[in-house]
Amino acid sequence: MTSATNTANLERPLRKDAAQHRQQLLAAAVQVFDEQGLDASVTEIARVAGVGIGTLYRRFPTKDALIDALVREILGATIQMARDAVRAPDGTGLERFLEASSAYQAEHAGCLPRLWNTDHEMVKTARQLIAKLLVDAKKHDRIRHDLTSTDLSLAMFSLLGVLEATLPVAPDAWRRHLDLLIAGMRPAALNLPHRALSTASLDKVLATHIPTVAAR
Amino acid sequence: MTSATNTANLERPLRKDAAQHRQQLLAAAVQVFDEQGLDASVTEIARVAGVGIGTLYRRFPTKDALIDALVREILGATIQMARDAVRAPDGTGLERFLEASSAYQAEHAGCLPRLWNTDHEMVKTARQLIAKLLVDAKKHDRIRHDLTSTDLSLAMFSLLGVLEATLPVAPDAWRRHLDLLIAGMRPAALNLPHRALSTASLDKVLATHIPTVAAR
DNA sequence: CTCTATACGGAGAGATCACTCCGCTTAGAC
DNA sequence: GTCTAAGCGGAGTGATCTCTCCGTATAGAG
Repeated sequence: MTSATNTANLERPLRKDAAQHRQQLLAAAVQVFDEQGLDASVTEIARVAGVGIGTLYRRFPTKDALIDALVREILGATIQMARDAVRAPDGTGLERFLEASSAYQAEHAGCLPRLWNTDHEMVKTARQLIAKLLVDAKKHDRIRHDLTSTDLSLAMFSLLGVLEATLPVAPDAWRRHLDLLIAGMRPAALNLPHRALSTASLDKVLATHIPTVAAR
Repeated sequence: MTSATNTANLERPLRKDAAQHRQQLLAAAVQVFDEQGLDASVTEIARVAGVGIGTLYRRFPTKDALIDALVREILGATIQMARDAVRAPDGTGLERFLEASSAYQAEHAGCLPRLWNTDHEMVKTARQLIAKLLVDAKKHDRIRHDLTSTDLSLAMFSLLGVLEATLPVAPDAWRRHLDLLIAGMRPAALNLPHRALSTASLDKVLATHIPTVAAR
């Protein structure tokens, strides 16, 4: 499964012009998906990038592959933010991470529906780091002890819902919603009434979530 | 704007067979949109309903009109649940409503992305009722006083995000997330750090939210 | 400068979709 | 039973999308 056409693989270095076109295409895709959603046509992306469709398809064998490359970029940045947050000494890492990653996602909203959808190793890595952040936050009593890491996954879907709805008009509205979520995560006398989602179920959720483009 | 082809208008009573086909089409649409999302083809809906495409298009002049009819059904039910909740005497109306309407939406998930998107009178009505529920809940000190009704709108987008992600695999996961949201809504010493969305902005959000199908 | 592997553009193939049109059928009033 | 307004089915239209193919252009090694 460690296939080709991924990120900056060292399979064979691209010719200089080709490498530049690749970057132009990625940038154009971010912009176009952001403005029009994942249903935007590849023709439009090529136009914005200033290259032909043929060029796009040599670089990314399929529209999905292009989206996938973008998703990898976002996941990579997210993982980096989680790593940084782990180093926070006072148990605030989780909160910092949620704020930072949401802010980043707000600026790369185009392909968010696909973010957690794929079976990348990266998703697992991200989830493990987030779980670590949660443990640490509990240790410092900043987060209620009956909160699970699956709850955090749900919280990210939740933020995604808010982002998708509000982003074009109120680009900061998600911050207020995150306030509310974190308020709910604080330690409290009463436990949350319902049982948390099992990690097995969550795995299935992530494997299923929104086919949108895939089914063509 | 009080146009034709709406719900059970009394413009001219439909012929008996036609009325029945209309119901079959609505039921089929619920099922198909639920399984395949709003991108499902109208041909498929007609097939499931057991009628021809022509029949579908005489009853609903456009795919959008069909979706709209479904949205009206959901909104109607939602408004009814809000009305019921207003009658709760102990300030628990808001919580009851959130639980009941989410449960209902979980069973009509197909066209949720369009739920709050349209400019119906019904949306305004629903929002007014929800605002009333909020006031009442604050009066009984069940909900923090710095929570606004726009926060509740964000919470509904949030639930929608969770529903869309989890529904097929974990049909009850939203309950746990609602627990978390409500925990955050409870009175607390500290105010939420960020300012709430203004109602004017929220209006724009609702007017913009996800074109998905409209733009064809 | 030469030469070739690599890259480029974009017309067009093939699918799929929403929607229309029209000849046939039928509910239901009389 | 008759008659007709209302309803029906589904082939066909035109738009749009992803992806392919191939003649042309060029980077860059020798």
